[in-house]
Amino acid sequence: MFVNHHEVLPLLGQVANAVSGAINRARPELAGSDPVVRRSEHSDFQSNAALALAKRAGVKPRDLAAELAATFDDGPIGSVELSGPGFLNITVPDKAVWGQVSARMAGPRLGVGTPEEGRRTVIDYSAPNIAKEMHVGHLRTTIIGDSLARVLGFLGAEVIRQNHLGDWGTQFGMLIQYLNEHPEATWRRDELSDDTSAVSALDELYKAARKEFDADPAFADRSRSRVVALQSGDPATLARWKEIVAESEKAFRDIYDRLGVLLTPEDSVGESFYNPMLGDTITELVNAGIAVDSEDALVIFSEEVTGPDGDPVPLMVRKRDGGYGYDTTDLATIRYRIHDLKANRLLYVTDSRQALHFRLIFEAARRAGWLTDAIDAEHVAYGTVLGPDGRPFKTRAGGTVRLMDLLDDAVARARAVVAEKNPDLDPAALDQIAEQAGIGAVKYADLSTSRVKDYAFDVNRMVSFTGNTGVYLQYAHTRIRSILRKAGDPEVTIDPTIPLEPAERALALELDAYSTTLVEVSDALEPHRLCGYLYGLARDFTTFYEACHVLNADEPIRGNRLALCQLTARTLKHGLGLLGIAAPERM
RNA sequence: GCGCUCGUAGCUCAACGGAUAGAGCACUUGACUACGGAUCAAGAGGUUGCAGGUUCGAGUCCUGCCGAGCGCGCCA
Repeated sequence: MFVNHHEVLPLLGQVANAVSGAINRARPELAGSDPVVRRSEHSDFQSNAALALAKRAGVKPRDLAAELAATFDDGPIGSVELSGPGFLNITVPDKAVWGQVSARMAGPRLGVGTPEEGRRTVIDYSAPNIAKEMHVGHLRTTIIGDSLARVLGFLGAEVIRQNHLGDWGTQFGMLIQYLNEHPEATWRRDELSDDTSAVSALDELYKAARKEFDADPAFADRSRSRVVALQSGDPATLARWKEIVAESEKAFRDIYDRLGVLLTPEDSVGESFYNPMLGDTITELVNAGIAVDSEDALVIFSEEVTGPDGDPVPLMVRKRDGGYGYDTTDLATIRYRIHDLKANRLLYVTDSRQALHFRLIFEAARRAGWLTDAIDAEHVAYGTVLGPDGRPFKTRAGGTVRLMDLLDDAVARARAVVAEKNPDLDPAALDQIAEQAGIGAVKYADLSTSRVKDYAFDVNRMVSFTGNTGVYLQYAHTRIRSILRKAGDPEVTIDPTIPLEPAERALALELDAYSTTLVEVSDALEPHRLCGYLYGLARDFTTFYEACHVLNADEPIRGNRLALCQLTARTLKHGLGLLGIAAPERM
């Protein structure tokens, strides 16, 4: 049954309830079966329930369909037609369609409810490394994770964002030692020019340190001692490390601000945060007999997965040298998120190559009794960003693509495209729009393909005004806004007695499906479904726009059409917002 | 060796197990003095990698092949 948490129940849900009611009355023994209601090309909706249930009912599908059709009570259903082997083609009355439109217009939430209410969801995403430049590899996790945080949050989930910074490790010993020995090095943001970031400077210094480490055994020794000092909490070393973390976070924030993601400093919970918990975590795993000694290290052997030699694949809980790696941290992390954060859903938005790692972590957490059936843990995996050659995206020189450079490039292309389209824009407005369009283009391109697949980064296609692009949707929004402005942005009221033109009906039904789409996104954790929906909505609007003139129409038709314009504009803007993309008034 | 993911129009991508597999780009032919040319209408383009199976029904689920990418102890 479609009950629950919908502020405005979509027609699809109302029809589903009606079909369920018919099933209950006609065949009580089949009560509770899926009514199998879908949008349809042949009518407003179709139910395939008769096909699915005929065998259990012991009758021919067509006969069962006829039986159901005769059993509908008064509801949202206007007419029912039997078609093909047993499809029910269901049409809803115009009045009901208008009713949905005005109900959705009435509230700020577009009639979308909060089905995720009561669910506490931890989303782990972005996770750049301290003292390292953010690069193309951080693009997808940051964008996808942020969109999911927005969608789930809007649907009522209590979202806890976790930016699992790479802020710990032996490399910091080397870097700190080098900085101590080279006080003349500039790397703090205040000391740098605007086009250089702290992480960029630190990245260079780290390379220099690495070089010295390899060349000078004395420096290597001092670096190792510095690691020990850091890990044992030596105040001066710790202070320097904290400074590096803080400066790096400034650089990350510059990127986050530009990308328009929700992450804040409070969301930063890096690897170092779990250091004090590693001991207890390990003790618990050892006492439970899950973590065992192997070749002087402490490991957890998988009971499900084997490696190249046919032996079980291990998680490395404690290295032979007594150190801890990311396996240990991730075990402490999942334990913390379950026990302390009390999450009932855990999402890890990382590269699909880490699939095995998370499988092992989840398995271990289950064996340890932390991860129960009441908790949903999911690796939200995504594919690689490819260059034009079909290989992982690199600079022409073969280096890593800095995220800032990639964004600069996209904004520059967007600026050219927008300037050509609208030469009258003043420079300040052009700057702002180019930024919104360029960033939006990158984000939309990333979000609009199914996330498990690799995709090719093609700036020219991203910033195109045609096709399934962010720019197209932003433009669609501005065009509708233009109509509404011209009408004086009136308060509109709908006259539900006016019959719907086919293009109006198609548009209105699509608008009504917004909440259904969002629920799909939150279930499948696939933002590209929202992209596909918005694109379809924009196309439905185009068809409507061609077929039904708005401003020249007579009242009350004009008012009804303005209402469709208004709800379309709001839905587009809202949907883009959930993708983290701006919807400017003009372009 | 084992495992995971992917394979759909020339290209980039869609399609909760549902009717004739859809869009965009590119291509062909037409149309338009309206709300910002966001063009619009028609056409062409497919054995959904191959072969079996489950099902009333399979691009979708299962099995086996083929091809591509990735992963499998002390890096995250």
